[in-house]
Amino acid sequence: MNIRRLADHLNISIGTVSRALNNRPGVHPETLEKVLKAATELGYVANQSGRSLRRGATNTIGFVIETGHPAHQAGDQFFYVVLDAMNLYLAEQRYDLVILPCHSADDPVEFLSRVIARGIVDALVMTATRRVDHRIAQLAKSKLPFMTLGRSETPGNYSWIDLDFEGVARRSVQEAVKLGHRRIAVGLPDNDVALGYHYKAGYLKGLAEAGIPVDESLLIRVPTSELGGFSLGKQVAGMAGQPTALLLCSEVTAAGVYAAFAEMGIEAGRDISVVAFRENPLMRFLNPAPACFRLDLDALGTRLGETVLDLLSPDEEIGRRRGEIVPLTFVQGKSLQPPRNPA
Amino acid sequence: MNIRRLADHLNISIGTVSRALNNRPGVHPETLEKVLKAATELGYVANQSGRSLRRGATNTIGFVIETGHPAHQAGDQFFYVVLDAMNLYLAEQRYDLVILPCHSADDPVEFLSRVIARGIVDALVMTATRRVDHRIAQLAKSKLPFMTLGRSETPGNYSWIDLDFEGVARRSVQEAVKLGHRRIAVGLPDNDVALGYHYKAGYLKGLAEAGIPVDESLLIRVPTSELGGFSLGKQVAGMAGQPTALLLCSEVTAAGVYAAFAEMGIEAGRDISVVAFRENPLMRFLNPAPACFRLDLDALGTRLGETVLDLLSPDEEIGRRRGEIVPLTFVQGKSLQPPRNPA
DNA sequence: GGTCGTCTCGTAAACGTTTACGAAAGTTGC
DNA sequence: GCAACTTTCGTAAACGTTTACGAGACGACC
Repeated sequence: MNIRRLADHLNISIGTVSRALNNRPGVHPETLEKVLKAATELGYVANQSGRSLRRGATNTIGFVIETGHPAHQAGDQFFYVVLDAMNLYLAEQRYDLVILPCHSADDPVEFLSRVIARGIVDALVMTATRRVDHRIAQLAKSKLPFMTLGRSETPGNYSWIDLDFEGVARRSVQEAVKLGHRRIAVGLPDNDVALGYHYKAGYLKGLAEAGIPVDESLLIRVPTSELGGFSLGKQVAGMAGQPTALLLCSEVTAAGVYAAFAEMGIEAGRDISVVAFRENPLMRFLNPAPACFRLDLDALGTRLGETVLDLLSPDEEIGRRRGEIVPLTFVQGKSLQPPRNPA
Repeated sequence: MNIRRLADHLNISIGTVSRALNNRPGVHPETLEKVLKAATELGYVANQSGRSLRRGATNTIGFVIETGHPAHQAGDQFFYVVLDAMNLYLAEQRYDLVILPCHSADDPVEFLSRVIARGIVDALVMTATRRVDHRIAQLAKSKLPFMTLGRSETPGNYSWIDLDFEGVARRSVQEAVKLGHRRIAVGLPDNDVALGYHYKAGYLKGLAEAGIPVDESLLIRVPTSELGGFSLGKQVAGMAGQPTALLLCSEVTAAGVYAAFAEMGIEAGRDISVVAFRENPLMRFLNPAPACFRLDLDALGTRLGETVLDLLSPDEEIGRRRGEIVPLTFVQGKSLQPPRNPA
C-alpha cells in the first residue's frame, strides 16, 4: 500500500493525497476528510525511506547508548523511565525515538560516523559523556545536531543537560559535616566519565567550606558496579584511620558497600555513615536506608525531549545551544548519623 | 557527499561505483580498489533512505521494548548484556540494530503498525511477550518477519526463544523438596506475561512429582519489582501456616523479600528458604546469598541474532520458524536450607 | 574475417514520497 | 462581461540509491 494505490482508490492525484496527509494548506476540507478516512481504513502509513529521501529529514531522534559495560553508570530503571518520558514528549511533537546501541567491540567514533552518514536520524542524544569525548569533536564537524546527557569539556556547538553532581557532592559533605563528620571518604568512578570530575569538585568545595584539609587517600576509585561497591566498602572499612563517612557518586555501588560492611561487622550509619547518589527503588530495601538524593526522572526525560527538538528549531533564539543543570533534593536516611567519636 | 559526487570525483559512472561498493561482480579489480579508497578518503557512506527505498530492505533489525514499566521483567543489566552480544553478531553479518521503545501511553499495536508500515526494519525481535499477545496476531498479518523473546500462546508464523522458566521452577521445587520442604510458596507476576504461566506450570509439576497437594493460597501474585517483592515477603512471613520455602519467578523481587523478612525478624534460609530466578550482580551482595540460576547472557544474545537473521534467509530450511528453550543451571545459595521443623 | 563469448562499464529506470509550478474552475469587483 | 484574484488540484521533477539492460572493447576460435 503506497500513496499511489491510495490515490487511485480515491480517484485523485498523489499530490493532493500527500498534501492532505501532511496538513498542507490548499486542500478542500471535504477531500481532506476523504483522504484521512481512506488512509486509516486502508492502514496507509507513509514509507519512511521515501519520505526522508525526499525531505532530507527523518523525524526521528536517536538516543545513543553503550551496551555491554557491566559497570554502566545507570544499571537500574533509570533509562527506562527517562526514555519513557522523553519518548512521550517526542511523540506529542510527532517525532519518533530510536535507541542506537553501540556495542562494546565497536569504536564509538566509527559507530557515530555510520549513524551520521546514513542519515537515519535528525538529531542525537549522547549518553555516558566523557570529560574528553572524541565523539563530540566528531559530531561537531558533522552538521548533525546533537545534545549530551552529561557535560563534557570538549568544545562544540551543542546543548547539554547534566545532573547536579557537584551540588550533590557538596551537599553531602555539608550534611555530614553538620553531624560532626570530618574524615569523609568518597567513592569515584575509575574511568573518564565526566560525572566523576564534577562529583569530586563538589566534594572538594564542601571540604574547603568546612575548613577540612583534603586527604588524597580518602578519594577511592572503583568501577561503578555492585562489585566495585564491594571493593570500595572493603577498602574504606579496612583503612588505618577509618573514615566516619563515605559518599557515593553512584547508587549502584551501595549494595556492594553494604555487603562489604556486613562482612566486616560494620553497620552503615552506626559505624560509618553513607550518603548515596540517586534514590531508586532498591534504596528503600537496603538496611539501614541510605541517605540519598531524589531526581524527577519524568521531568528529566521531558526536558531531554524539549532540548533536543529545540536544536531543530529554525527560530534562532529557540535553537540556541544551552546547558542546563538538573538539581536533586536531599533525602534523609538512617545510614547518615553523627560519628561515634565526634572530632 | 553522495554517490554522484563520488563518481564524478573518480570520473566513472555511479553504476560502477555502486557495484564496487556493494561487492557486485563484474568490476575491474583496479577500479574496485580506487573506489573503495576514495570512499574511505572522502568519508562516503551510502545514504540509508535512498538505499532502502531502492532495495526495499534496510539491513536493520528492530528490538522492541516497552519502557516506563517500573515492574519490567528485567530491570537490571539483562538487556545491556544481551543486546551487546546480539549487536555484535549482527554487526558481523553487516546488519544494524536499533531499539524501538514503545512508551507507556502508546498502544503497542498501534506502535507496531507504524513500525511495520514505515518500513524502517527488516525484522523485529519482540520482548515482554504475553500469553495472549495481540501484537503477534498483528505481526502475523503483516509480512514483516519477527521473533519473540518469550513464548506466547498466540499462533503465528514466527520463531521464539524462551528461558526455561518451567524447568527452573520445577528444579527449584525439587531442590527444596530434597531438603525436606513440603510447604512451598511461589511469587508470580500479577500480569499476563507469559513467563508467569510457565513458571507456575513447572512449580505444579514439581509438586506433583513430589506428591505434594497444591495449596492455592501459596500462589501469590505481586508486581515484578522491588516493592512487589516487599509485599510478597510480608505476605509469606505473615501467613497462618507459614511456608518453609519461597520460590521467585524473578530476581528483581529478591531485595524486597529480604527487606520484608528483616522487618519481621525472619532470616532467609534459617526461617524461610528462598530460591530466586536469575543470578545477577546484585545477588552476590544480598545476605544470605540467594540460591538462583545462572544464565549465559552472551550466548542468549548471540542466539537471538542468529535466529532473527535466519528468518531472512532465502534458504527454506534455514528460514524455517522454530522455538528454542534456553536452559539455566542451578546455583547453590545460603538462602536454601533444610526447614527447621522438617515434616 | 566473421562469429561468439567474456569482461567492463555506462545509461536509465525504479523505489515512494514531497513540493514547485502551472492549469482549471470559481469568485469578486468594476 | 471582463480582468484579477483565490481556491483547488494535477503534473512532473527531485531526493540517493540499486540494478537490468545494452554497448563497446577485446580475445578466441573456426
